[in-house]
Amino acid sequence: LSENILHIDMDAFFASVEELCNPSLRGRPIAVAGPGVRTVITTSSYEARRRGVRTAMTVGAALRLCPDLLVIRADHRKYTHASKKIMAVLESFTPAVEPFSVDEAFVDAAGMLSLHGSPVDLAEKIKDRIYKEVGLTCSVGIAPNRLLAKLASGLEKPNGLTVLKASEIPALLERMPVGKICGIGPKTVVELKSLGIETCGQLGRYPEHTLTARFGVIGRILKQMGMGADSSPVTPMLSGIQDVKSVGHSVTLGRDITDRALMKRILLTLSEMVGRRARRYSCSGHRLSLTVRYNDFKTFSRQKTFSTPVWMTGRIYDAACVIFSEITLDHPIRLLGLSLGSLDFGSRQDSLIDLERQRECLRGGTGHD
DNA sequence: TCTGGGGTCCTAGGACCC
DNA sequence: TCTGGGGTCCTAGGACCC
Repeated sequence: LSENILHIDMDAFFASVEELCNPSLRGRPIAVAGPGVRTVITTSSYEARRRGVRTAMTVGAALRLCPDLLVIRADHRKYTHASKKIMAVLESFTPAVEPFSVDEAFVDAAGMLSLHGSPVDLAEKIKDRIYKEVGLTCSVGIAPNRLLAKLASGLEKPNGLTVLKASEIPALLERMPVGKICGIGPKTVVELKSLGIETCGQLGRYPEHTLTARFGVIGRILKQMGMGADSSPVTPMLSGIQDVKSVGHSVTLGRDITDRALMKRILLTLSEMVGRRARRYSCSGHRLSLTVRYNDFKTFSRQKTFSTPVWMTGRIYDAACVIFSEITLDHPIRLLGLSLGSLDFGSRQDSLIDLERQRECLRGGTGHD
């Protein structure tokens, strides 16, 4: 049981990328937010965090707390670009890299210790290279497994390096609130509290049958989490995109709407965004689901499965309209979303996808952005 | 302070088939 | 009378992650 798993977590990623692109933002309270009027903070700089700005806060609320906050419109192309450079740095050390999100990855250091020294040496090299080559800082957690490595990377932020030695882990877990574990969210925290469980130590000692009676299959996993046990391997993704399970887009409207014709126009736009991405991935989908959020925040979805997969905007839109026609709305709505699932990759439809691309080019679209 | 948008995985009930 | 059992697909909803 050695401390060989690294979790790399970029510091205030979106905000840091923005500072990198525009150094005059450095040291100022900044936050990145989505487009539109009813939007929330996605990431804020540490300067803004000191002033109380938090992820998921409305822009209005953040500005009240921090009137000189600079709110920047998210530009995901920049973040994807930086992410690719970071992952490339990690992969230059070892193929045992598992990207976990746009700004996080696991690295298995076992088997490369002779090349790079101890896991701490490796972590320092990684931090150094990412800073030199990308210009960003990250926090690294080192532990015997992924669960604990992820916990560790969050303990000293920003620009941290935290090692959890096997011998120190029981004492750490004894006091650790269960909600700090990746996979235990707010609802589960409340449920666990009703059983008298607040720390990982308590969770790890709890009788398994009581947990499974309450949580089903998850109960067993919860106990494992409490004990800090995790045997899942670091699994490098061989070809990223093939792993995608669904492709979706949704919009929160600037105001609540009741006009069904307007909703259909929005569905057309969403169909185009979903279709464009499906074509870029060279995939088609057998299932389309339409999500509606009422102004009272009640949210529901309706889906349909097709024997013939769709990928062209027109077909996606047709399917969306069929689903939509079967929905009765009884409140104004604030959000519409479409998601294409049951994806097929590559496949015999390639020639048709190319045909669709050509049509898009003729219409003036790029067809491959 | 009225609450984003991209996803993944799990559950549970019903239809359908053998 | 009093009604199998297993497998798979589909749908809807919910918890969770960044």
